[in-house]
Amino acid sequence: MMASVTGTGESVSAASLRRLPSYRQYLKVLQGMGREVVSCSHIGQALKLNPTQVRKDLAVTGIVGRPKVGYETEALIEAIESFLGWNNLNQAFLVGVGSMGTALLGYDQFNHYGLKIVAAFDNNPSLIGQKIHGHEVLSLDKLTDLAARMHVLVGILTVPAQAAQSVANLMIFGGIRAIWNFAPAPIEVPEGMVVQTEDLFSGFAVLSSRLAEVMGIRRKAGVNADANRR
Amino acid sequence: MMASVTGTGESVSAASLRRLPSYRQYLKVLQGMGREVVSCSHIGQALKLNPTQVRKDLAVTGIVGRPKVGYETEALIEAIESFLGWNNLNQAFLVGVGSMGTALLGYDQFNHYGLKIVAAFDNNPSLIGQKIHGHEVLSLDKLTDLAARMHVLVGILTVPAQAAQSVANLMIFGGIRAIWNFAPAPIEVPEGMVVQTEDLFSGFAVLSSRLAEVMGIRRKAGVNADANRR
DNA sequence: TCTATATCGATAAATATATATCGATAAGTT
DNA sequence: AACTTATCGATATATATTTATCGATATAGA
Repeated sequence: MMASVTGTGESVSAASLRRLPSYRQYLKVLQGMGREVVSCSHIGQALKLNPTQVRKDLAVTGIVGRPKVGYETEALIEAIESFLGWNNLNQAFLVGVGSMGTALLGYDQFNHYGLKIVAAFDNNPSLIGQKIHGHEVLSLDKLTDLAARMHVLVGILTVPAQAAQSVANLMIFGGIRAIWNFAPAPIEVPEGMVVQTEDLFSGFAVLSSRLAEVMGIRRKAGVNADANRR
Repeated sequence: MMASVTGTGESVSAASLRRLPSYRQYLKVLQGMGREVVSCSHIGQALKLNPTQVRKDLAVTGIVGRPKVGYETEALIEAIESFLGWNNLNQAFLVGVGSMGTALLGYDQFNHYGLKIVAAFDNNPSLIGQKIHGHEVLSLDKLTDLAARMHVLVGILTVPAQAAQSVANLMIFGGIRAIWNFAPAPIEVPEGMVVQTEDLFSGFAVLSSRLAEVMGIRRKAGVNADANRR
């Protein structure tokens, strides 16, 4: 009786969605090794995840498995890619040709993820006109108009924090529907748009904290408690 | 009666840790605007988070606030940085000078995050000896020995998936205690070490899925149900 | 000085996520 | 052919995370 079936609401948890790419990645490895079928237990063992969790995650793609056997590797990859919409290419604009932007422009595997960066933009005159990893850098002025004319749906935002909202606005104006935001700033968008903000340092915070723990640098929370007294 | 206080176990959730950098980022902005105190309600509004959640997250740093007022901005920033260990610099090695590695080498703000990349490594002869963003690229052979001699604790892994484990092993041998892993592969490390694996595409999967939803491309789970019949 | 209010800190409730259990079933084994 | 086992799919339980509630308290205003 969960929202999954009760009608309007979408229900796949972000946690599940986030694991799908790692399944796909691993399945590709197995496929490369000629493996035709694979079970949740196997995947779980390789990826250190609970088999039940794997099964539940995969279920969202609509894949059906065979008891005692598992899933067909190829069908499973196909199901994941289809579910995520990675089997038809979306055009994307990238704005901000700094270090992160340049790295993404250099990534030649995006087509396997349903993404094709068709243009790069910046407002730095010394960058405009240059070719970065095969993508010509265009002036930011042209963004909105070009996005509208090309019906580009995805924008990749790799600008500094203070420019994030204004560039996002240009994207919104141009009819872009989903923004992959690498700027360390939250951005406001109208209802019905999709924003996925990536914070490089959120993962690093986890690492830092765990490192501080294992190195014994940080006192445990309980020990800190008397700081509450005044 | 949670693990937080009951003794040995550490308890700060990854979810909380992941939010700390965004608080810090926003607090820096406020500080730049001369704001001396800030409340959880204010932070929550800006970052679209529940105030209670913000309060709970901040509590892990040991900060103490004043009713009706909030927290001192500066003390709060300091508390977050101190909690994450970002106020004393860790030396780090980066391995794999591809697009991601190059981007990270070009990132000049790491010192604000307690990180100083002191050397870069690769096994590509055409890269070795070159300077990338001021960091000389060294041969991979030297990694283990140099890590041990310099007492480097943090390794940044920006190599292709198939090289990930072998390079991780070199790091482990060299005495590195924490690996920030950007390779799309899980890596095995001994007990007591820290691994933080970043998957660029896990976030993209969320974006793809949500985009497919709003564009009405994907049928809902319920509609899919009859695929179960055989 | 007294009252009203925003906020903290702690705790309780609600929600979401992860894990365990169980019947059903497909494939191999005796 | 019956038995055993691994696995699926569904459901139930357990755990984790988020959100709401409540008393205490510091500040502002009457």
